[in-house]
Amino acid sequence: MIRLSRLSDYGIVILTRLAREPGRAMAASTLARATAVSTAMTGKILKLLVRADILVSQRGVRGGYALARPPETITVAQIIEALDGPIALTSCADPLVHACGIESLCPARDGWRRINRAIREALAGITLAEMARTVPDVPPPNLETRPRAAASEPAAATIGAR
Amino acid sequence: MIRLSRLSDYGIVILTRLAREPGRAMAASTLARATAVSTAMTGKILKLLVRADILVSQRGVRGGYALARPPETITVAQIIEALDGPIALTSCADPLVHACGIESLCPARDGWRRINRAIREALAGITLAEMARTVPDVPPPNLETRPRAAASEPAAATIGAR
DNA sequence: GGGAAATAGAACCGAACCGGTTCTGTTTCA
DNA sequence: TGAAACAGAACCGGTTCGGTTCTATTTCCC
Ligand code: FES
Ligand code: FES
Repeated sequence: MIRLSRLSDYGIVILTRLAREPGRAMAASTLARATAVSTAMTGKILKLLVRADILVSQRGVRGGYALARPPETITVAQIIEALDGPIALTSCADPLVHACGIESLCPARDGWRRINRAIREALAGITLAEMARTVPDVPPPNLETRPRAAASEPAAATIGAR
Repeated sequence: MIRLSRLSDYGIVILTRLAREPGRAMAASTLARATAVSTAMTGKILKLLVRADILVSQRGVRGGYALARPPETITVAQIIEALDGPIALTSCADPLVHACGIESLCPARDGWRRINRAIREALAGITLAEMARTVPDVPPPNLETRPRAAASEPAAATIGAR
């Protein structure tokens, strides 16, 4: 299973929340509460996103984070790159830092480039704005119809906490 | 960095080698030598690919592995799924096995689907045949031009071995 | 018929990576 | 001046995964 790191996972969730009200700035603690990601993780992620110029921060009391640019111009590829480094499926991706050592006889060599480009383009084709616009047609499902009752799951679960 | 597991990495290399001569069957040891992947790893991978009906095997002396179908009908998505399980970037991918627990308030929810579909389609759009056809225009680069001399790297490196 | 050569399958191990926390420092505002 | 918020780094334990090894089974050839 190709897995996206939790960092990017949570990061996208958080950013999507921010993209709902593009102008508005929110404190890390507020965002943590809004997304149910642990406050520590939230802080870590937000700091990384500021470094990548995806967010801008205001320090001090009444501080907070806001999108640095309109959500239409932020792609998930950029987000993932900010949090997890360059998007490359295999070590053979970047011809510069090529570490596989068998390139001379490797039969797949330039096939890798195809794959990596495909993924990168797919990820670059989705903007934060698209992520944020939820399908409003589908109303929240009637609680009656939900399979297992809420009794079994802890109320107000917080993810990103042991 | 979104990383592809080594299993899939090597698997694609090995399959690409097989796709060069679609009809021909090769022994695991032969393939290992041809791809510079350790024999143990090669065996493990080949067995998994047989289970997924991507390869067919012939046991006993003079045994070996061959593609189960023409390489044009094998996609990298299928290969990765065979070796690493279902392709899903995040835990929120499959609506059935959804484990995140905050779906009710998660702002990104249906954005995930978009992302997962995008990469799945990208991966399903590349066939093994395409991977195998190398670009014959570019001749092997002149050794003179290579930056670091081969002295520093062990000759005939075998990957997948400590 | 027996043995060598090959695949089938499972169990096992160590180590790198990663998710998550914590602590200290700095900025801002009331 | 102190509380509230961000900045940045260090740290730590656990899971996962790459890789190996061992045993069983099948097949061919002598
Ligand atoms: S695996 Fe590195 S060039 Fe093919
Ligand atoms: S993170 Fe699970 S639904 Fe959004």
